[in-house]
Amino acid sequence: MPSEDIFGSDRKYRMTHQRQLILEEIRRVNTHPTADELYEMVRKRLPRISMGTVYRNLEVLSTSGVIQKIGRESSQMRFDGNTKNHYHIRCTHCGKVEDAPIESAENLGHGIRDASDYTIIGHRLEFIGICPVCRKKGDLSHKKA
Amino acid sequence: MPSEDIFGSDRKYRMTHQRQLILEEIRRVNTHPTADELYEMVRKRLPRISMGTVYRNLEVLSTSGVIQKIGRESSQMRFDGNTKNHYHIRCTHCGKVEDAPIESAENLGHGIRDASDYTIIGHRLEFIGICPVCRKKGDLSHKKA
DNA sequence: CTAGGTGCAAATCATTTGCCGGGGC
DNA sequence: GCCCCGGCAAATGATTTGCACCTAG
Repeated sequence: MPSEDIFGSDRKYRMTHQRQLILEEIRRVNTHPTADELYEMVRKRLPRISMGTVYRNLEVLSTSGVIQKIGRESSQMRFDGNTKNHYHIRCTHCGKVEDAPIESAENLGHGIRDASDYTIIGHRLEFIGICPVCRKKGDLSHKKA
Repeated sequence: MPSEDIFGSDRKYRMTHQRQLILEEIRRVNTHPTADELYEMVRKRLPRISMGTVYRNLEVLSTSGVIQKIGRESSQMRFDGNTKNHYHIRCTHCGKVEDAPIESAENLGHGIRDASDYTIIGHRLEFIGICPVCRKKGDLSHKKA
């Protein structure tokens, strides 16, 4: 596969060799690898690549929308004294988490129970948005939590 | 509030003073605090408490189902070369993440758009279950990723 | 007496960043 | 020349753990 033109008009980034290899590996598998798994995968083809490069490129690729991040919405765990099933809504700007004003839907899992070979225990649904405070402030500063 | 009998028949754990204070604070607010926010909150009432104690008790309380963890399904970020909207399913035992065989539902956000004062950007839905491999193995070893 | 609990400090783990030399345009 | 880049190692930040003592049952 030749070096792809994934950045299109965005001339900010170039498709470098390291970046290309990381992208190839991530596309080759469907295991949703972690950064260090990718590091090991790419290292087989480019032994001197460093973790820093892997992380930096994963950041560039996901920011550019070429790949997607899964999990870890924020760096810190949060805790909730309410153990009833309910959903949350998280502000992309300030990182605040509030309860979502919507009922928990048990039936969300129904469709997948037939389609999947997993034993379904439950589901987590989280809405992503901008809270009124940040919207009002026009707060475009980088997310904190 | 007197020391609660939250552990019921589970005599493994006692309701200690620190544990009680942590629980009171977490229940007092609806901000879904992080561990260090709770540490600061509890420290106002018990200045010599340590972060280690806070983390240990949050673990006990959430394991016992008295409180709930939000966010951070796993310690590591995962990456996906498929940027189409799709959901994932995560195995509680081995931590593996696969694509969920179910369509992404745009309308999930509809109800909340009216009910919430957030500007809704999107949602994340993740199913939790046990993968066939772990089920077959009867693998009850602790989750890895 | 035993097992759980605590404060404290050190360790761990994932991720980020500073430095610095190198190459593309 | 300017800016992106990559390797390397050091720094950071959240969380976990080892240790020594303490206390309830």
